[in-house]
Amino acid sequence: MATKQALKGLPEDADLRRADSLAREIFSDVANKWALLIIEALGERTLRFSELRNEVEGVSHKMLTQNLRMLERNGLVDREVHPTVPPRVEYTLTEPGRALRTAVDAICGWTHQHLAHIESARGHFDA
Amino acid sequence: MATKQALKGLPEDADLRRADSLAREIFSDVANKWALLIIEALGERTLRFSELRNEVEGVSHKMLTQNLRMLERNGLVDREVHPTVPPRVEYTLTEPGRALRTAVDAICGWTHQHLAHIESARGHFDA
DNA sequence: CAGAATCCCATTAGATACTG
DNA sequence: CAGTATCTAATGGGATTCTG
Repeated sequence: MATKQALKGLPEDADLRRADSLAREIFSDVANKWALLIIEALGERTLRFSELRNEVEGVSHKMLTQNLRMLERNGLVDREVHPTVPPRVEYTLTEPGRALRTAVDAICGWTHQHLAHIESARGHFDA
Repeated sequence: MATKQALKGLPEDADLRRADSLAREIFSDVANKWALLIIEALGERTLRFSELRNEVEGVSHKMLTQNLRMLERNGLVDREVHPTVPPRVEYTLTEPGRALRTAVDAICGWTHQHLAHIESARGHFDA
């Protein structure tokens, strides 16, 4: 421990930087359109892959799988496979996922609240 | 008004669909990494272009300009140009911008709160 | 039905150079 | 300093095909 200090600063500094870069990585994962829309669509419900595909308008098969894998990897959604035929796979938000969802809800709410303001701002800007 | 109803449904339906697609458009604009990081960086402060570039780690000159224009267009940031030489341009969140910022803060807070959980989820998933 | 893999085109974003 | 324009490399994302 003490050996590093002279050359590289306190160990805690390194830990903080590591935590920051991790936080940033997670933020980048999560702060994208499809991920947030999927989280919003799931809400408190459990949905199958095909149901999610219907709920999240405009998402492609590929983007849905990719983002679901990423969310699963980060522990935001739980993926339950029922080994039936045909297969049935269900997705549910985990506790951290639901916690994040409240923030996403806030963004959605914000969007609808400011529709008028934004529309007029656009009109003004585009002129 | 009444003429459309038979063929296209109630006018309110059309209005609702329009509002929804607008909301979706705004959401897509805003729900991206750089836009959210810029909003978070601005916070309550007023920052110059070059200061923002330093605050938002890793953002390129181009991405910063593009996103600032987009945020300005949507009325989330105010852009003030001081016609001096060299030029000085300052960016500030508008009221709607600040409102959205609280939601972004929530996401940032969430990220840091769940660092450990996510890191372990990743470890588990990657195995 | 869920999803992995491939192909391929469109968009994105970085680097660089130029302007007021 | 702030911003635009251009070029290019990389990535994203859709369509399609194939498997359990």
